[in-house]
Amino acid sequence: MTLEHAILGFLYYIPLTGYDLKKAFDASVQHFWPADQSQIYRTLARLTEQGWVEVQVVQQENRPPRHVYSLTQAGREELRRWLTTELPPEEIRVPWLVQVFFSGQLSDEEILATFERVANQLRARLERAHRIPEDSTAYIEAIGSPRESFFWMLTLDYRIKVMEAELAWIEETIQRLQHKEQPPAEKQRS
Amino acid sequence: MTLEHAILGFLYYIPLTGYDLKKAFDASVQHFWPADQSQIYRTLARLTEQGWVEVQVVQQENRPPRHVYSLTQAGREELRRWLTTELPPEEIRVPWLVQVFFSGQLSDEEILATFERVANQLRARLERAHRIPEDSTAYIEAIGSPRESFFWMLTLDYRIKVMEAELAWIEETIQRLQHKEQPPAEKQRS
DNA sequence: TGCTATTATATGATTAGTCCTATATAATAT
DNA sequence: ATATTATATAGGACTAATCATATAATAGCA
Repeated sequence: MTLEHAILGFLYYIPLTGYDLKKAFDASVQHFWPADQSQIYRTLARLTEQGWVEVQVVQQENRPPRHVYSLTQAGREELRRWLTTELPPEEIRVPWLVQVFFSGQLSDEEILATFERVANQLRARLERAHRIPEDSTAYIEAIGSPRESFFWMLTLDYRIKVMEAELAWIEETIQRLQHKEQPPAEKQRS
Repeated sequence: MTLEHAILGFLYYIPLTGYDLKKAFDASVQHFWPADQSQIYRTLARLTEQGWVEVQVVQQENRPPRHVYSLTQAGREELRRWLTTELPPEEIRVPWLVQVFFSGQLSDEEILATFERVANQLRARLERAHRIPEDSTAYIEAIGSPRESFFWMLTLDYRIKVMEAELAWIEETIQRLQHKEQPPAEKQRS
């Protein structure tokens, strides 16, 4: 399970609470592995049962107590094992391609609108990706070494390059559709 | 829900059974929207309750009876509505990027092995994608018009182009790592 | 002769994840 | 003065999907 190991990954740097972990996810891996707050807490409970992490409860004045989780030796070994393991084939699910697949029954204008919507969503996502370094540089430097920062930045570079390729294809396809490369509808159903 | 609407999409062409639908999914949209057999049957039951499809049970000699589903008028309208609707932002989950993100603690050789594994999975997937047209041309032509085939082929073209971009980035990154662009590990933990 | 694949539908159990809500205090913003 | 945000944990309900299994006849293969 990826969330389990992502949590182990963060705890390898430094002990953290569920609350800290949620912020760490949002500031760094959210764009390719978002994590729900309640699921982080439930997963921490499971990791504790499994003996991969251990808790220390720290009381605070006028604040809820912090449950600080840290890696055990077994947790460090499990993390290492997972990091060097071949993962099951990636699951690809692209709902807008389902729209495209069945869009032959729509008018050319409606189909173009679909592609424009997808292009706009992608542009917004790309912009957000470009702003990630500014937003989390401090965070990254506080926790990671230069070597670790390098790989953090690699993941962002990958996502940006792939999204640029996606957007390029979509923009090219919009051109093709505007030049009416698609066969016309034959007869009306519905 | 995407599976619901993908089923409506197939039934728009022609009435089908759950068994037929499973084959249709596997031959066409599986590479961006795989569908589990049991989930198809459960979804058909739900679609019937909702009044978007209706069943006709056809008895056979020495075979289980076929439950043939066809679109109702409400189903046709729902499909059209969904095809022209903006979808919620796509969910991106890339487990191997989580490996890369936390791989600073591994040796350079181990990291290269990670990228090689991902590259090989992608190459296999690309090969399979290239074989899709041969495998399902007959299928596509039997059901769809030239206009519909055009959009079927568009979805495949998209996935191939994106996978090629992914593979290009990964191969480039392997080069960078072989030239030791990554900062070295500072001190050993664990 | 026995094994597997094909046709056809369906249920049970489980998993990974989302969304909503509860609780409680302090600080900040409008 | 009031509302929102930040800090901090956690449970309930639900959803989409997977995996395994059951049933039952026929056809093809080794």
